[in-house]
Amino acid sequence: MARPKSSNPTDYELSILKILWEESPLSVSQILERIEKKAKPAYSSLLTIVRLMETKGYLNHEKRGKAFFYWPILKQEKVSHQAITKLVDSIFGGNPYKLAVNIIQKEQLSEDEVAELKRIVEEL
Amino acid sequence: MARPKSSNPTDYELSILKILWEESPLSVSQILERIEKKAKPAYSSLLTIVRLMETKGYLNHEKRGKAFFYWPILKQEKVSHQAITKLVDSIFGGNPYKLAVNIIQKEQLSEDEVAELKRIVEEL
DNA sequence: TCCAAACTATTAATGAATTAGTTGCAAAGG
DNA sequence: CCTTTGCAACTAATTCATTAATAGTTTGGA
Repeated sequence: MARPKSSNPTDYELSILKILWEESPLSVSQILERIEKKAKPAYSSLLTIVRLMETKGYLNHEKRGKAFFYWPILKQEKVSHQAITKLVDSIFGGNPYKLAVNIIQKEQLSEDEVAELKRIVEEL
Repeated sequence: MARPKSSNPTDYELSILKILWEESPLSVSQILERIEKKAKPAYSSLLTIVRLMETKGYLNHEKRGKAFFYWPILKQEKVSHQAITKLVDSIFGGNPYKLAVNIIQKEQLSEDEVAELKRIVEEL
């Protein structure tokens, strides 16, 4: 009767995962430091999110000194694959090829990138 | 103090847009007919969504006979570009090239698609 | 004209996501 | 010891997305 629980991390959760993929384990204070000034939430807000993420199985923690230190369980590769699948299913009729073509044709790629792409495609 | 309004269509809204991109204008009943049996909501639920989508500027309507007929204002190209940008920004460090490579390497593409891709890349 | 079918409008409820104030506890330092 | 301080836990409020029942209105046919 309400919005369904999303099986993937939300945008906010993703931004926190990104920080932890780069560097972990981190305490809540340390994560807060790494959030850009503009978007910095209250400490307690971040804590709520982080604890929720742990109940969802995205994170794990362990006590070090007086603080809890968190690290990601969810792998970046899995999240990116799911995100691509979702995008492809919802807009590109389930065909990843169409998305690839769209990016190559519509997004601005540098000459170096095009050259590299050429090499990668050749190897398939 | 709460979640920010999303500037893009939600998943549900996107599924309705997809139907209208294929064929429009359609009445609410007609949209309902085109939603797969499993996910079919109550008429009034769909109506609520559709009316909300109009207030968000995604749709427009006009009266024909006794029903309102809706069509999409939001273009598919715009939505797909925004979706790609969002995915790239959140996971691929803002670089579309990385997403393209990821798709080509990690998603299963057929031989025909690879051949076609080769041709497209050559032309850049 | 009047009725029934087909629609639209109104209203409400639920749960997820997000935000943050406040409280309580435990360790560190004097 | 006692106080300060840093952090976790608890609590609560707000907004969006989604769902749907019900009431009201329009239209087209008998």
